Amino acid sequence: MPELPEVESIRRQLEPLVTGYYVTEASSHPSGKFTPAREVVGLGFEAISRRGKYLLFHLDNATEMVVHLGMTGQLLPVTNLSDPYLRAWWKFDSNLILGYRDIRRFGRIRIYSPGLYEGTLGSLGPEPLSDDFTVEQFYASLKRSNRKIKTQLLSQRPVAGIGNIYADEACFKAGIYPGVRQLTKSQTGALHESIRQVLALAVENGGTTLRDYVNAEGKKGKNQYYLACYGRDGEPCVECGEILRRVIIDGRGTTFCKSCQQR
DNA sequence: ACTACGTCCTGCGAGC
DNA sequence: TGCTCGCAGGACGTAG
Repeated sequence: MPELPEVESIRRQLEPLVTGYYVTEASSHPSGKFTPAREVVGLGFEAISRRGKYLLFHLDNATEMVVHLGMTGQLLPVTNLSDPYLRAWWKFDSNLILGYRDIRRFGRIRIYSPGLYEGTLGSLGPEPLSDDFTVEQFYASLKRSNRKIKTQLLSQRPVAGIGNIYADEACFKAGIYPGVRQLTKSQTGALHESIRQVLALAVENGGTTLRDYVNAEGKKGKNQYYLACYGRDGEPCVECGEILRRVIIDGRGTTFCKSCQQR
């Protein structure tokens, strides 16, 4: 599932391929989730930025095409336009065809006017790897809610870009049980630090590939070899040797060490 | 306003 | 071997 490190890896590879070029032709799956992809024909791509798990393609008419990859979304150059999972594609004047593949169709493509980030993009928490993400505001944000800490992380409100993999990794590294509802200041500091470390490492490793994720070159990430917790249920904890357990927290699979992550 | 839960999707793996 | 069934989960809609 593409989270911040995966989306950032794609952004870095895609930017030199499409910036400075304009779209000569585009197509999409009939679902309203993807039809906005067709609206950018004739427009130039000026830059690609990222906000949380969203990719923002800056267009030369001052709007932005915002792409969320959902669970199984992929953005990469394609040649086979009859690929059954190709949900949208854009042909550029360079002749490159950028494809959006998405097996489960959980992703979305929208056109936004900058400054008018209605809804989700506007209420997104700070970027975890920027200076905007401070322990003080993180503590204040978490304190405002009584939901389980993992559920809060997945909500994108206290901080942006975290999904199921890195939520489990960060909680493990901070020694915090993901089902706890309130954190002390010291626990918040530890979680703040672990979020940054876990995400920075994953970006460095080009993202985590457990199933569908590939970067814009169609290649897998390497961070799956560095996961300490997620997907390791039944295996021994790297810290204490305890067998990691998997439970369901608010409907999401959650792996943790019952010895290192106290309630 | 907050919280909890159902929904969308489809490939895959477990179980019979 | 071949089938059915439930699981995986990000964001959003709805209900309480």
